[in-house]
Amino acid sequence: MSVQSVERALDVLEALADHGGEAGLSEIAARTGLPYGTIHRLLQTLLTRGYVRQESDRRYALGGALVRIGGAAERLVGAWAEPYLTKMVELSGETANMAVLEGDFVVYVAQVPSPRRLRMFAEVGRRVLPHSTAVGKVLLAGHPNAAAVFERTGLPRRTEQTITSIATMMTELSVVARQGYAMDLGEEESGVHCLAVPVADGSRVVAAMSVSGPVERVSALDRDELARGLRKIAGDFGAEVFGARSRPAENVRMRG
Amino acid sequence: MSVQSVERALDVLEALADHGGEAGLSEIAARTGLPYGTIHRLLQTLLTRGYVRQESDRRYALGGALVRIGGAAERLVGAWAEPYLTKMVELSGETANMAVLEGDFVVYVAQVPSPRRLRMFAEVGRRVLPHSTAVGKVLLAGHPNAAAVFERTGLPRRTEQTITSIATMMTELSVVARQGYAMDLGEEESGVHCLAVPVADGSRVVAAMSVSGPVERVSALDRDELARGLRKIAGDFGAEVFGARSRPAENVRMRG
DNA sequence: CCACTCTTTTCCACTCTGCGGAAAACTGAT
DNA sequence: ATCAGTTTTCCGCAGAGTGGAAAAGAGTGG
Repeated sequence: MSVQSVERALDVLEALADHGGEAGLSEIAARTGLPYGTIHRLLQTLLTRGYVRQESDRRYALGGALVRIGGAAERLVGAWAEPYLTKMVELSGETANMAVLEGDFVVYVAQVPSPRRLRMFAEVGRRVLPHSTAVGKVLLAGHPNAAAVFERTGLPRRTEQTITSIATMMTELSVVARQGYAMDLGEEESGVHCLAVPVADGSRVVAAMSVSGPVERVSALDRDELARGLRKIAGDFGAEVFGARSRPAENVRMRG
Repeated sequence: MSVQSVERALDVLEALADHGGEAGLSEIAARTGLPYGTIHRLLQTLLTRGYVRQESDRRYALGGALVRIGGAAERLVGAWAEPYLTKMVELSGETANMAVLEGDFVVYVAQVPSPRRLRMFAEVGRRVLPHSTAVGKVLLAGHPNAAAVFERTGLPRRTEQTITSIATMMTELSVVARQGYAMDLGEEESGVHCLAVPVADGSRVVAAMSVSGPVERVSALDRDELARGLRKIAGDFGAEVFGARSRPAENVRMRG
């Protein structure tokens, strides 16, 4: 049995979020179907706690307490990813990573290393330019400001394979957007191949997951089959973290 | 009259946030004083909506829905700052900006221009290196990884005044931390002075606010008095956005 | 300045939701 | 198997939360 008032308060917050972060009481009523008095009472409670603010025109907006508590939750995402990265290691035999965009850089936020003695390693916290990594290509494919990022950072050559032309890179990104995964064929590090897939919150790509290892081993894998498997795992992860949305859903209990 | 169940659900979320993002039910009980049954019922509601997750060891953690809704709130912070930046323009006569750290860069997220014909302008969205800006110094003063940032970015000379030595910069940052404001004395742009102060969420500096203008005008102002005034305004802003915390507080209604 | 319309806020009688203590179940250690 | 600590479930009850209606507020046009 759930707590109705809490469900309703979350409905109100999500109505605000869906309305660009700000709405009038009657707009919230339209989205939630709740009576004005009920909405008003819930909003007053959220107001006093800083989760909602009221503008000078009496409209309501999401509040600063959400920024703080959202930041606290964000710092946990890497830890949540580990069981899924473990599955990727099991599937491919290679080291699995998760990365996010931080400004113009790719930052590795989680990793599960391959059990093999010869393995790729990229320390968590490491930041690299996006152009020469598979995760970087995934994060920028479909990104409205991808060209601007490349204009700012340039595409410095890392290996003989590195793509150094913005035009070639934009073509590459449209391929990535179409096929749903990106490859790094020795572009960041000679002799290392990498395949990366998106982690999405709805239609927004919020992270990328990848597997990487020596070219001989990675190129021996069936690329499309590997991509399908990795996409499935990344999709499950995205659904677990972001999937619950205004409807009760069975939450997968993570097992150690 | 507030909604008790909603207050309690927020208490539970904040107890999790204060406990590193993750806690057992009895730890939440210790922090909130609520009965186990009550906490459990509230957690189940938050669980089904994705605002909380349960780990394999039955402990609870903040959930992905907070990441999403926190991000939605974060996109509004710049708009909230404008009335305070307006006050800073009124106080100083100069253009006022707010900036945040995004990776190794300073990004301007809000601005209110000076009414004068001769005025500073930095377009919202512009990203600059932190070493040669007052806001950058504020954001990195006291930051545990400040030296690492400078090692990555370097301190390229922008003007004759730019600080280009990491050692000198670290000394400068300790002065900034002590006096509570930073100056840019023509370091980013010749002939332009800038004074910046922190916006804090508790002890965390989350943004910086500044005023900047031609050296003749800015240096004619009483620096300490200006800093005091700007700190007061930035403090009010921080208190408004982040201040409400587990206790009902009068929320300042912003006026157009 | 007034009337109108739409929106937000307040009120209050009522009912059913949320409460919390106790019991049951679970988990890890011995 | 037992124990201790923790989490989950149950259920009678009372007061918290409800929602319709009225009051109040704000913006607009004449």
